[in-house]
Amino acid sequence: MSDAALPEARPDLDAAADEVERLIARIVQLRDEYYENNASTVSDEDYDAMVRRLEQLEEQHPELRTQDSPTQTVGGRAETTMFAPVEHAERMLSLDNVFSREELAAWAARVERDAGRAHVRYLTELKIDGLAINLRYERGRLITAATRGDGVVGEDVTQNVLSMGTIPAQLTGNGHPDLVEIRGEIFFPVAAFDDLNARQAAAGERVFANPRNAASGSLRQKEEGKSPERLALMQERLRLLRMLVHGIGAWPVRAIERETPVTAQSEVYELLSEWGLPTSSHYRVFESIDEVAEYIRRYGENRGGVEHQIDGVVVKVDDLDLHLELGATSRAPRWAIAYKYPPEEVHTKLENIVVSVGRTGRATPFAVMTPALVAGSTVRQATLHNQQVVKQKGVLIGDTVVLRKAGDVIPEVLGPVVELRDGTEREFVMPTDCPECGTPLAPAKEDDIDLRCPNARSCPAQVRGRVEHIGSRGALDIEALGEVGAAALTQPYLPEEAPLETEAGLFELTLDDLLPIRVRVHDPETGMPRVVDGETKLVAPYQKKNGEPTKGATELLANLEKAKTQLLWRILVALSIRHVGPVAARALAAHFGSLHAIRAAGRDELASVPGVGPIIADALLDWFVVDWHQEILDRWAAAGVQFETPGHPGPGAAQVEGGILSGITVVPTGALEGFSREGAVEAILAAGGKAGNSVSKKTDFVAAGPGAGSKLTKAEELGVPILDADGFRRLLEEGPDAVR
DNA sequence: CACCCTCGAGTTCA
DNA sequence: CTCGAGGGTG
Repeated sequence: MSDAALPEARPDLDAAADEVERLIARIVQLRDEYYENNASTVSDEDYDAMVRRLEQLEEQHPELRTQDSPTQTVGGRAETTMFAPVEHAERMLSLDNVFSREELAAWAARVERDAGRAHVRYLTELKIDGLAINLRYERGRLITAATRGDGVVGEDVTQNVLSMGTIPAQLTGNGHPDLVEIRGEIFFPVAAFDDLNARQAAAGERVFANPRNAASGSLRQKEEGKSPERLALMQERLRLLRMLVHGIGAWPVRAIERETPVTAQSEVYELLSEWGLPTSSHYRVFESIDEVAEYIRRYGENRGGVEHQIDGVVVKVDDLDLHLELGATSRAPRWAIAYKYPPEEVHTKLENIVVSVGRTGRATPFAVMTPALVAGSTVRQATLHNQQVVKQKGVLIGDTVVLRKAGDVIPEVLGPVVELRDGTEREFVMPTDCPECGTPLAPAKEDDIDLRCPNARSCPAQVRGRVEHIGSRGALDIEALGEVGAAALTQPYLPEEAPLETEAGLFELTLDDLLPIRVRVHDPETGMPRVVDGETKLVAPYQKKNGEPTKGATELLANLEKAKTQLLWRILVALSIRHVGPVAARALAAHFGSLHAIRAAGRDELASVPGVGPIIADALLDWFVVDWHQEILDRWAAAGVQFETPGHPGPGAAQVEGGILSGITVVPTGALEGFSREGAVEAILAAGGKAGNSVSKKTDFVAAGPGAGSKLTKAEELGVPILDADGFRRLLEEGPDAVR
């Protein structure tokens, strides 16, 4: 179970929330003072600085932005409103926010205490990321539609709201009260958003940053002075807007109870719906706050699928009697709360761009950022791929950048927030030398974008990377040989304690080599070596205090022993030959049956293997002639590593064709019950099929389990048949015709 | 030669 | 997931 959607403690956010609250209070106070006396106790500069600081905090923590923040209500002191002011009959309150399950529980505990009841029923609805609107109906007729403004006075947008075509000018049914205010949210449907921007750009109009801005911009348009074409565009945009209503303002609930049998918030929605107003179908009623929390958690794992952007879930006490009993503070009702999900896109500071060197020597720049919470986890790094991408994205060191998680997993820097630049930012310069060993970087081939460190044999980053790669699941799958183990073996604190100069000695390791190794202790927060009293902290990972070897040490040696008899293709992958990954390695192993045969083969024979072309053939030939590569083979062989597939008939032997899935490509995705990721691939190959990584029109089947993401979507788009775990099992046993 | 598809590599966090 | 680049096809 993942608690990703319900982070437990967020001290930085709490601090920011406090500051935001203080700033808003101060700014509102100064603004009111200014309006009333036309004079102020602070300079314009100080006032502007406060507003800017508030804007900055809201940029960094979009979840703290409220609609009545001074940054959202139109502007500074000298601004005039474009639209006529409308006073709301009843103040439009905002909602208090909670950010965790604990805070939600604390809110509910207070509600239940104040209500004097152990059992309170709650209603949840999706929190629409749009514009709060107040519809004033008198005897069933729409009088005004107004934005929230500062909560007391908003802007009159009645004409534009009527142009939307979905808000009734006259309520249906009868027996409408003399005055009623309906509260709701206007939003721009996400599905139409990209189209809108394309059309806006084509027409030379502004492009919107997000659907929320599009809604706001569309609603605040004025007809005057527009050419017929632009008028048509404006009308079109208004027609795309949608509204969902979620409550009643003026007209006390008691009155509703008197005139209609409405006693709960959920019944209010039925009533509003009967009146012809658009209500959301996404509300639910729960009997306890625990059920609510569980719903929020589950929904958070898979938001979307709704026509509007959501930034959280609103929880309301369902019983209207309790609304009156609980009342409201000056800002927000006590009977409702907004649970805010961590935003999927955040702004954070790009502190630096650092270059790392991988096992192949490729130098990859990556972004080091102020840690930021995005889509449920804290991110501090993201790859920038190469210098060209850095340039394309246009980010400078020191920029505030937009950060998201591609596919909700991989952090990605989208680009800079140019408006927040202050001139201190500097451009990233790709280093000319390897940051790990100082060797000048060079492209492997002319015109290659990627720069590489040519010092493959001794560059510490490359040796460490290769050793780690050998242990990885896709290669020899050696438990206890991961990132930390590889670093300990190749780069311990004292270089003379390093048992490995290159991977050649890996299978010769003994307990005596491991015991003396000591490594620096790294701080998990900063990633820097920990220093206590001026001394670098060290730890011996393979030796206990009493001198005995640790479990890690004995495990490592035992697993190395087992790895010697791994399948040939895995050994090939472990050698880190350029372009030879699991697929090419499998093809080579199946065709040749032994490393000896591969090495004896000429360029043409290598390139004749399906999936292997001239470039991979050359990479193989080039690899074998390097003397220290030869040393790896010799020493591994002497240590007992098996370089052949027992019983293989020899190079070029007719491949056993056939199998039930012969000629069929299957792409596994998500968690298939009864199969590991590897296991599913193996099963497909064993049945004679091809296991794909990406879905295309050449894919015959997608086997999808729970948690499947974009591949499933792609399969649906392309009309590729989708199988669940049972269907997949039948496919493996009975062949494609059984499931088609 | 242009295209589409696939593979390899690097990468993040819990 | 994304980018770059190899392999294969039309």
